[in-house]
Amino acid sequence: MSDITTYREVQAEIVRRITDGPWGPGTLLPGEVELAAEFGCSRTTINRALREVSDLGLLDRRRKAGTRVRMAPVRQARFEIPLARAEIEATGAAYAYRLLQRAIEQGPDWLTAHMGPLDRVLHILCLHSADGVPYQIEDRWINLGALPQAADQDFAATSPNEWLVATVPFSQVEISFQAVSAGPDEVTHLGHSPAAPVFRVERTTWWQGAAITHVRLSHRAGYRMTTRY
Amino acid sequence: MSDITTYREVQAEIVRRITDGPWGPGTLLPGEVELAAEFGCSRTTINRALREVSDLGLLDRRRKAGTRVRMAPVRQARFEIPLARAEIEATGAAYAYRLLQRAIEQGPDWLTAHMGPLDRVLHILCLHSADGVPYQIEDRWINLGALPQAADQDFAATSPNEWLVATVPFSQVEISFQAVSAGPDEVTHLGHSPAAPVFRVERTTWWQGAAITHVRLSHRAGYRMTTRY
DNA sequence: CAGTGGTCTAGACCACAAC
DNA sequence: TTGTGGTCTAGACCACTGG
Repeated sequence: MSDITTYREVQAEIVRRITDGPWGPGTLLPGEVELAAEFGCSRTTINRALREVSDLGLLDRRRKAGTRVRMAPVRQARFEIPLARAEIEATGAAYAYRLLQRAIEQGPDWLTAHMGPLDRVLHILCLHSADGVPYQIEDRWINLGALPQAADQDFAATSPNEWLVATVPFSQVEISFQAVSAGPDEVTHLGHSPAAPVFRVERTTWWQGAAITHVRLSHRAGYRMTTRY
Repeated sequence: MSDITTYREVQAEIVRRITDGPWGPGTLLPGEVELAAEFGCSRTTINRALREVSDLGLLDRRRKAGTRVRMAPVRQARFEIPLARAEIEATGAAYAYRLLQRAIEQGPDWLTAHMGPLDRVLHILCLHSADGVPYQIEDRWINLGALPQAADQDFAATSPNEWLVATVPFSQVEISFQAVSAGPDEVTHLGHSPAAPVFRVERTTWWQGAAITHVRLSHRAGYRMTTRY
């Protein structure tokens, strides 16, 4: 009974015991009731502390089996994916948007492979700039079967990214990052030299089982995506 | 009073009202007490539901000010950063590790700029392979001032990454992703052609205010880091 | 089948910040 | 100053799952 009563204090003590204390990898922790007695607080408090430490990736909790210290902690990082406008304006630079291309197409094969069967697709190519310097290319496909009202937007002044954020909810998202060589679009519009490394983010969004949109964001040279925690 | 009693049901209803219902961006939500009365559940349940929706990035909660729908939802993604071994073995391939270089050095300037003042630094270069094919280069610096016992490890059989995961806790981490051109190490050890795009992860770890280690992970060609949520 | 975590409740006090 | 979310409590029932 040590009168550690807030869930944050409990949390800190749990983490301490795991990281440099007696609870090495694989240890089975005492049950919640027992810990509540030890710390002199309610089971609810212990539960919240353990739940959050579990969310951090340090613990594995299962009914009946109990709470166990993970053999290898799951290392995870959380990134905020900002709108280009917000990212640019946050640096104090002037944001500009330009539509490069807009067409209604059949989805190419690689896209249907990714999004599922598609009929008509709105294909948009546009550019985000910071103080006049090209910053990011947005290459986007919108499934008109799932989102017909997109066809009425001309996207001359507003980027599809912003319009979609304001218009469409999302139930599932897949994001991937990779390094690729600059292609014709990056050379022409971002000013990359051919075959320069490009940081590319791809995101596909589903709503109620239907694929809504897929986007490729190609970043300016030297771009870094960073997070701390 | 609608007898939505579990926090998950409340959560789903809240999200529904935000995404395609009456609670557009900027809306001030009713207080927790009022919502509890409406849903016919306890305030605790409402609180948990709102807290989690807030963690999703859809709500902004402040004491006295109340709960408000964010104007632009914060889009965030969570990535698991796996050990190379786990990542490779998960594909069914045979994992192999090879130490390429091990030396005690003065920290280069860019490193001290990043980690703070350094005295002696253990510098390790090693390679992770899948079925004999180079998969990832680990280029690591360990601050011997903060972690002297690292000097006793030869890292001939175990990668510094795995040793550190098992040995060192961390209090703060910075991770960044970027695309770079292949350098001599990537050409020699990963088999990249010169100037090929390389996906690079950099991670710096602190413990109790002291920088412990910094690592650059360079991935094989075509590598993607993906997450769904 | 029994033990563990998962969750809900009703009530209470507190801390912060907007007014 | 005062309203709002933040948190704790004691107790209860439930759901999952390991033995």
